[in-house]
Amino acid sequence: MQIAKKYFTEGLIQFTILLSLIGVRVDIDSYLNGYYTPLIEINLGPSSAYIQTPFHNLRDTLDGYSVHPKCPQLDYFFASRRLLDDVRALGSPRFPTQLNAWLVHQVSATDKASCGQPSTSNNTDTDSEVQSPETSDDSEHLPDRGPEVCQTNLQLGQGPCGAEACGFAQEDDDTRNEEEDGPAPLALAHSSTLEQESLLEGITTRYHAPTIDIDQNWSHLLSLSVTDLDDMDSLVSDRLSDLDSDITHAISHNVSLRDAMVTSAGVSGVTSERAEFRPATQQQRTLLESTGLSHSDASPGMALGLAALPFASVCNFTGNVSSHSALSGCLDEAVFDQINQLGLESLETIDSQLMGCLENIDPQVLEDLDSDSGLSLESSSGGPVSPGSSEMSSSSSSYCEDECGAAGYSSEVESVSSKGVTDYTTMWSPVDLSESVWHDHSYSSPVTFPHKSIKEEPLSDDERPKLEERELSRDEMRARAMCIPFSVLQIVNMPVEEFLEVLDSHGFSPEQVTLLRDIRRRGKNKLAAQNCRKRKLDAITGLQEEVKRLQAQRDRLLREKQLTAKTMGAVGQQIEQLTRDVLSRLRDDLGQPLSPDRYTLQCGANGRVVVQPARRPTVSGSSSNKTEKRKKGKKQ
DNA sequence: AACCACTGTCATACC
DNA sequence: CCGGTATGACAGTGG
Repeated sequence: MQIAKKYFTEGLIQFTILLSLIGVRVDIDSYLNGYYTPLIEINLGPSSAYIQTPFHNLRDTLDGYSVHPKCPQLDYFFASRRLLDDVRALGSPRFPTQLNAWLVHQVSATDKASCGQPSTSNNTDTDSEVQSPETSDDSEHLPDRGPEVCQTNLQLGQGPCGAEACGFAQEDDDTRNEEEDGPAPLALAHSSTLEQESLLEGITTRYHAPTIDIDQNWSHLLSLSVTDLDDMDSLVSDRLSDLDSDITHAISHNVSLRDAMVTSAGVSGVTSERAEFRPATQQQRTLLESTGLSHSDASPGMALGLAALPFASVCNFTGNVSSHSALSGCLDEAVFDQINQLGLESLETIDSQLMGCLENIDPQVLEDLDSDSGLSLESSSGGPVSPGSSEMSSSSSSYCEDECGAAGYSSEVESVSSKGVTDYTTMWSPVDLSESVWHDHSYSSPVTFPHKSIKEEPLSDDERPKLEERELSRDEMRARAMCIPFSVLQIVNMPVEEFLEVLDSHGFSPEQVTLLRDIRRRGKNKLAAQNCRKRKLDAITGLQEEVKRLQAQRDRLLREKQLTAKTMGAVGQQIEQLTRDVLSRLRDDLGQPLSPDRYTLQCGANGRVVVQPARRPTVSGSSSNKTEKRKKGKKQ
């Protein structure tokens, strides 16, 4: 996913360059800043080395600004800024890069033919993304999915998308309003020339009625782009002329920079990566061959590759589900959160056809979309704890423990424990466990029953318990095997009096009693260990902070010392100068000015200044006498 | 494969 | 003495 995002941004920049060719200035920087500035602020927090905020918790904050410092999007952000700087440093766009961006639209346009409804569908980006894997081999789903996808893409090209795409600075509220109001007039903030305006007018025109201006502008663009490519010009020109109508369609709805990014994602992903598994359409292959954009030749920034494919798919899905246009849903600030939510809430309402499309996507790819962490989707309620954050660490870990069955701190645990004896089946309901977060590595390992080692009996796939059962803790499985009608939670958290009463009243066998006591002891000790580690981390953190504080204090004191020494030196020189000035104005008995070498000024306690003979000549004289005496003594 | 972080568990000391 | 807590040490697991 990180790779997809990185390439996504690179594609964005490339398309910006492309737009710059035709005079359209796209302030991509503001877009990135608007999206990522909160990241910087968040990143000012504690050391990320100690942060492991559950990523899936943050995905629900669709405002898009709750991204953790450790989130890989930070790297993505810096990469974006780096690329932008590089682009700016270039001064003028590089044509190979522009060609890459152009090819994105070309391929997407060609896919429209495979959609089967050339007159009603304007964009086939999703087609290329979803269908191309099976366009040649699996034509069975194609008729079903094609119209649907095309309809989805129909939403892609309409008003809200374009409006939002052209006004990146607009806030989400504005975007929503536009979406509610339907297609809104485009307000391109950064266009300046008449050519741009005319072009944009053509862009805003629906795909049903592409204007000639668009063709002219794009032809101009093509002439600019292709002329500098000595080895591609003729081939590309031919292909582009053949696909002129498709290009027009692509232009009509791909004016949005965000849309273009999605388009590039899907298309390149299909053509460069998916082609390995499923033959691409003939048109795609032809285009790739003609432009030299083969899988091996594609630049990293262009070839979003396989990782980008599901991203675009997600965009299309979200766009189909919600009232939002797919395009705005793809590329506004919330899109990145939606990416992280692939397969979650929105997928529940996806129609069967799109679900079919989703199922045909490589599961591994979909897994990459889930999260950058290794946690499963169910782990959204909890995750790796943050040692630096005491509250989070305690809460998350305790929650895990609650669900894992060991023990917990929360009130929920207490309420459960207070229930006392409950129904056996309800206590061992796998539902609770399936919803839990499993960070217990040892518990998730193959179950060990009493007196049997884990490694002694490796379970085969058939013998392996169900997922829920397999995720039971070892103590839970032991208790289950011993037919103990209490959960580990209850055993650990019930008061000791109640625990003793249970031991007495239920007629447990000695083995059961031993197991109950062990479960209780282990559960208690597990909590104690967690607390201990938490305290240890807190202590370490506190000590580190104290070290920093003391270092800062030491530096401050050193600076003060240096400043004081400097001030003292200046004051001493000033006093010496004043003394010489005063002595020069005074006269001795002979009417001669007082020599600073023989006299000095002393300030008394009462504030009176008294002239005193300097000790220095005397001391120096005595010392010199002493040295002379020593010399004499040595000579003698 | 080595390393690291996290976690559960055990042993032990202490309250 | 018992139950619980605190903590070092060890091992397992996964990134």
